[in-house]
Amino acid sequence: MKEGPDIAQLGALIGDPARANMLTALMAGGALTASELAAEAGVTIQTASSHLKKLETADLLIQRKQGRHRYFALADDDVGALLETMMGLAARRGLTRTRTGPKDPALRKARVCYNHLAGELGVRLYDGLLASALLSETDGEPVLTPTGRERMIEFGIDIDALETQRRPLCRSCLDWSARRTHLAGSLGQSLLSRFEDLGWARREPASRVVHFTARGETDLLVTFCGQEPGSHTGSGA
Amino acid sequence: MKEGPDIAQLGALIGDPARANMLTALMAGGALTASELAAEAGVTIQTASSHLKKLETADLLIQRKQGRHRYFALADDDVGALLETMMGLAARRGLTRTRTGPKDPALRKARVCYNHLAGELGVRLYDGLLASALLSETDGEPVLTPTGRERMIEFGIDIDALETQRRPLCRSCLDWSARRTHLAGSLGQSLLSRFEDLGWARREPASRVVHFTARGETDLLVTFCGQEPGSHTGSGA
DNA sequence: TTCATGCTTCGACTAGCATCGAAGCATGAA
DNA sequence: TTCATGCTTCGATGCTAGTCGAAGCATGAA
Repeated sequence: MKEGPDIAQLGALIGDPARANMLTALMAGGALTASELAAEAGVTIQTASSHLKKLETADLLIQRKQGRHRYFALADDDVGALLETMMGLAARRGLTRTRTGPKDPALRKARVCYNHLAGELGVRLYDGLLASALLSETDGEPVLTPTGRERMIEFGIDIDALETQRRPLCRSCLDWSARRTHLAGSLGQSLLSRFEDLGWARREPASRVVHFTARGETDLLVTFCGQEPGSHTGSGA
Repeated sequence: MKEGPDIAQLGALIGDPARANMLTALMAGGALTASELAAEAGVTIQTASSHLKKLETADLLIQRKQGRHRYFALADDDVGALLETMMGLAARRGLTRTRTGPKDPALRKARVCYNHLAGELGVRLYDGLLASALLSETDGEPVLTPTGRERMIEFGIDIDALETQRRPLCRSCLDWSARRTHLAGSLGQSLLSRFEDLGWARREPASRVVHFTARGETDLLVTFCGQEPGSHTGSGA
């Protein structure tokens, strides 16, 4: 017997690691280009194109052409709901043993997601902002608190300028680890730029890796995550 | 990148046609043996054993040993819920094009499911019993009506004896087509036996095919499905 | 036009996995 | 014990599908 009932097709579509990575990357709700999804999935752009075609044919994704980019997004909430159901069930079982995300340690530590900081440091930053009440979550969406607003301005972020944009200031973005979030939105983007301007971090060309200097990492943790200065990195702040 | 997030494993498990067939067969809620599941999936028993091991390792199925049989069932309601979600989504998309179930026409027409009649004739019988109000559905479970009870006794079924058993008299069983049901339970079993005793049908050895004679098929449809005698089969009843 | 970018299509390669035959193991019956 | 049944494990085969290189196509910029 070769052909099976419809759930087999659906399962097979989600069952490929590359496609599953793309789908989880899109669970944040935003639309991503084919290139970005390829990077998220860790495959070349040709391979990604093939996968995206299949997902679109099955009506799991929709495509929106914009200039020379093609943005992909989940077709509707049903797809997102199914993915959440599957993630919940998989998490409740022992199925979380295989390492998720990039195998490259540098990629796991800090990388660019779209235009903002992701990876372990991205998650720690987000958690730190929450813990120090610079950010609060209402209805699962991150909101900058008045204190947070002041601190961001002190840090050199032009919040007023960002708020005039149509883009949301804060947005949460589901990380590779798939159960942790990091900060996206225009604030997320500006923070990463600011880290680079301050010399804390440097983006590796033609890659998604973000290299933090030892000093930069310490400063980041001290500034936003309430860590005491003079920790293991040695070069005290 | 070879390993993906957990939903990929889950999807891949459900994504194989043989495994998907087994899971849908178990959605009726009952427990089936490895051999029965192999027949449902249309694979040999060795292949089925391999699949069952994987499903059990992933905690999608549980195994209960009983004598020299091993009964398999869905691990819990979460698994069933996920399968239903997937079936719903798959049905809403165009994903229902591939033929479900056995490719063998004889198997599609009439076969043994566990111990009762399945296939097209099984579904027609169930629909006919409902249409002639011999059976009614309350909360999705079939119940024999008083009229139905009389007719079954007339037909030669010892309803009183069946009712003393612990087994339920009527149960619905999800068919291959996965969106139609047929009659299981002790009544379903007794009806199949009675069909054989009357010479209407004959079970093919070492197979799940049930051969109905032309006369037997007509009699079945006339008796329970309200069909007029003297239809296309020629040998009028 | 010419060039650059973003994506798709084609073709070939390869890895993984489903599949089944044969043998092995366990349970129950005689 | 011996035999039969139900299922698992091992080994080998074959096929599907994911993958990437290279070329083709479309859009936008200069």
